[in-house]
Amino acid sequence: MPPPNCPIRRLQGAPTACMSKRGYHHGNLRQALVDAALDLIRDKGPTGFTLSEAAKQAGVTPAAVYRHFEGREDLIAEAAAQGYGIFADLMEYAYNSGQPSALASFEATGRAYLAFARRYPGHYVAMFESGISINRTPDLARVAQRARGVLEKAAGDLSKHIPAAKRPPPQMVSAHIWALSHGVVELFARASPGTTSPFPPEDLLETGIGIYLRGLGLIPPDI
Amino acid sequence: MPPPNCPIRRLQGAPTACMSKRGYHHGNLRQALVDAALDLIRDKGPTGFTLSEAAKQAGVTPAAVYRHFEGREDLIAEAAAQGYGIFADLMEYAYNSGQPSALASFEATGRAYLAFARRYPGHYVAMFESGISINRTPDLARVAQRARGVLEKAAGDLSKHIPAAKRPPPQMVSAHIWALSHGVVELFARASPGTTSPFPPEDLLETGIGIYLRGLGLIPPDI
DNA sequence: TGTACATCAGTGAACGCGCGTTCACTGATGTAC
DNA sequence: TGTACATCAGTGAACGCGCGTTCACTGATGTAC
Repeated sequence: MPPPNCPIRRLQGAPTACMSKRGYHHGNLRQALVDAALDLIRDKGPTGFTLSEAAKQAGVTPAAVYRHFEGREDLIAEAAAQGYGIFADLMEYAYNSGQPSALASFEATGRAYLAFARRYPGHYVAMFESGISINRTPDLARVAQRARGVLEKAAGDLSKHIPAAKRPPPQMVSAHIWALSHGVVELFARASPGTTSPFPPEDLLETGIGIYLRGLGLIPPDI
Repeated sequence: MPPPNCPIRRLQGAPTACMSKRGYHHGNLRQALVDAALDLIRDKGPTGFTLSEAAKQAGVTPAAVYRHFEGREDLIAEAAAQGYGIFADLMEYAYNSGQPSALASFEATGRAYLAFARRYPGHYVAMFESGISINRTPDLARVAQRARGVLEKAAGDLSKHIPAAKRPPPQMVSAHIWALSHGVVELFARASPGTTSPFPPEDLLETGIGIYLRGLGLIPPDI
């Protein structure tokens, strides 16, 4: 493909027309590589993902990747970081949508967790199953902390409605919900184990959180 | 190493002295390979595991593996199957140790889940993170179903103590506990994410299940 | 407006590597006589 | 007890493959004049 390689690149996923972004040959190769990586991670798991294939999917030689990333790991880390960013935004939006009710905010963040896992499966896997350490870069640590912070804030608000004597630490409440949500996603929201889920994951999470909140005395026992 | 390769093998992990098991050159290569695979899966994750390295660790040529397994996947599947067997045994033992109290049995199975993940990390990863389908072989499906059955039985016993009107299906209760346990293991019982867990995983699971059971009305609200 | 130049994103060939798998073989084992 | 033989667990060499990474290069781009 010697002379006109531009149309080919456009076909293979460059988000805009050729040279739309000024100063770049490809358009925006950096983001195109992240997007390709996310698709591959979603489809083949973090271990099935290869730098070479991501480059190919972006219409580019593997060597070109090194103009934008230090290597394979660095590309995965960027995908995870973008995921944490979206995740934190989503959680924040859910939190705000439930205000001023602490209970509504908390339930909304729980639902947002599952919604994120569903809508951004590539990001989710890159974040939680790729083995990337959250402390890999300060940038990644910061954005991950922001996501965790939203859930902890929601749990903190909620705690104020519990008599101080029987109130668990807010961090513990958020850890419980995070664990329950993650478990539901891993075990029941993926088709991978080959088993069919006995219930829709959304229902499972909704009822699980409901029973848990009843246990905290935040929902009347007979509803 | 032409003439005496026997001592070498003993060093590299043959469980007993040379030729202790009659009829085998190695001793018991099949199990030695499974053990090596479990070690590697524990240390490097399911994707870092290679057939060649498992063979090497067992003191044997990669080609020898094919005398006992169909290939790499088959070896992982056997490791997972052995894990499900141990897991089911442990859960059953925990269930029985709590009898005749349905509540004690249920709580014991929850604790057994975490204990298994701690004591058999290689098996745990092979079972839940290797991507092996549970329906890969009838044998694997059966032993996995046995493990799931114990938890569902414990949940079923418990359900009988809840007024029928507000009683969730036992399968849902067991799914909640399975998800919570799995989430705690994945997020807080592994060092991998680089974060330090805010609470000991055992406490997290114990309190989480406690609050949940209170929500089901099975524990008085003020304890 | 047109020309000369510096930049640097992407090329393409090459590398060494370890992987999973195959194959004809070898030699220690247990068995039959 | 000793010898001849069949079995089959493990060998070692070879395969084709795709991987991540490197390197000198090229040629389209934006800029200075």
